[in-house]
Amino acid sequence: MLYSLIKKQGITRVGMTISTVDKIIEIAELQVRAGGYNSFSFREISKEIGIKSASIHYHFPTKADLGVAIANRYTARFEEHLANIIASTGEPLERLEPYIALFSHALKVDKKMCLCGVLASESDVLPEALQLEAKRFFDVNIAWLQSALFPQSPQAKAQACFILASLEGALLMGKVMKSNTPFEHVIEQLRSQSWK
Amino acid sequence: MLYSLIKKQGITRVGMTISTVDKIIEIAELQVRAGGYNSFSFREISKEIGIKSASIHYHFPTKADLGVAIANRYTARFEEHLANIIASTGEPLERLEPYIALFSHALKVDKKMCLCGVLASESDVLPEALQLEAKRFFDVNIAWLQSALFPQSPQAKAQACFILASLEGALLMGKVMKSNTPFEHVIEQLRSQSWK
DNA sequence: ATCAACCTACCTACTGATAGGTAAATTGTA
DNA sequence: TACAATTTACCTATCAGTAGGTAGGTTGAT
Repeated sequence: MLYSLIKKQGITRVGMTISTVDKIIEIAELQVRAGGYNSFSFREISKEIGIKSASIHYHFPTKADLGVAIANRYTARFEEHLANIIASTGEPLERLEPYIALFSHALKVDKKMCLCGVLASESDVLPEALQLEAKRFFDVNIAWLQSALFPQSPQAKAQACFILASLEGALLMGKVMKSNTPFEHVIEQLRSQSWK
Repeated sequence: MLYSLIKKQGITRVGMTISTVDKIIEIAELQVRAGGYNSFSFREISKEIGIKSASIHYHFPTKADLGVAIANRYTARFEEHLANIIASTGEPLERLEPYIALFSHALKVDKKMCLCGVLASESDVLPEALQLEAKRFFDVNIAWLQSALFPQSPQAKAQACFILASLEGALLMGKVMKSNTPFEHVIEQLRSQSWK
């Protein structure tokens, strides 16, 4: 009862058992971020966890269901980080640096693309529910950047799109060029902008 | 004799027969740009052309070979466009607008991602030869932007990365959001930059 | 006794790839 | 010019492997 509550909420701490559902989503996320929706499989995930692929269908009836769950958790975590940035900063423009750090972490620590960046690039062939969930990540980010960084600016939305696009693109370039330099160049340019 | 020469060079005009090889690459490119490397198949291509999938193996022994051919043609065409921009402009900064138009065409006419943008985002799971070919697209673009737009600037490379990243990211956003607005916002910001 | 969370044992559909064959075009030689 | 040798561009048939998905059985905790 308590256990299942913990599992439903997905709470995991050091020493605490990670639920199968969380393991499935975690491994699936890494696989999607490495190679896209079509390159992750129930069999591959089941091997890494040590259960059978049929058992994954118990938790996620279809691949699309699991795909949506991955994107949903990813965006939810991102939203937590965004809220933390608001809570720990004063000046709006102070928030650019910790925002950049979220993407920097993906490239340098995870060494993976942004999940929704990958999904966006192959949007055409995704199940519709997953397309919508991927889109939501961008909606959330644009809305946050607008209000958190440029609350007064008439070009807030354009600037928000500009920042998000350049960071997603920078990840993309960093991955394929196997170098952090392009990403560094991009954030250097973002920092030196005269935002108004 | 003349015919095989035409085919080898891949020259195609109105009323001229398009070689099977060109048809294969053309259809494959569209499929990759829609859903990535793992979402195109020999069978799907063969159906659309009206030949058997085994026949595609005659022209391209492995899927990786075809993948490289697609990326190679894509970058070659891009390089032609880049050369045309140089030829038809005087001032370096005049070249930004026609460069943007190359990406605008992908989103608004093709309604597809940049081929190498898709490949970059799933770089980790690609055959190595294809990874390198995708990387080359970015090397070519960065080098061109540096010398064609900012021949004198000490931050030429950073600015080149910035432009390319923001345009790739803008395509990505345009696709998933099913809207041209994010792309428009990005190029509006690019235009209003005070490049030095 | 119930029920969540697995399991075994399948299925169908599709993947890239290979073997072996063929008609037609091309090429080299006499 | 004639003809044999070779090449091109396909074909049919089949392979092993993998994909997502399902029906029904087992296990273990409440």
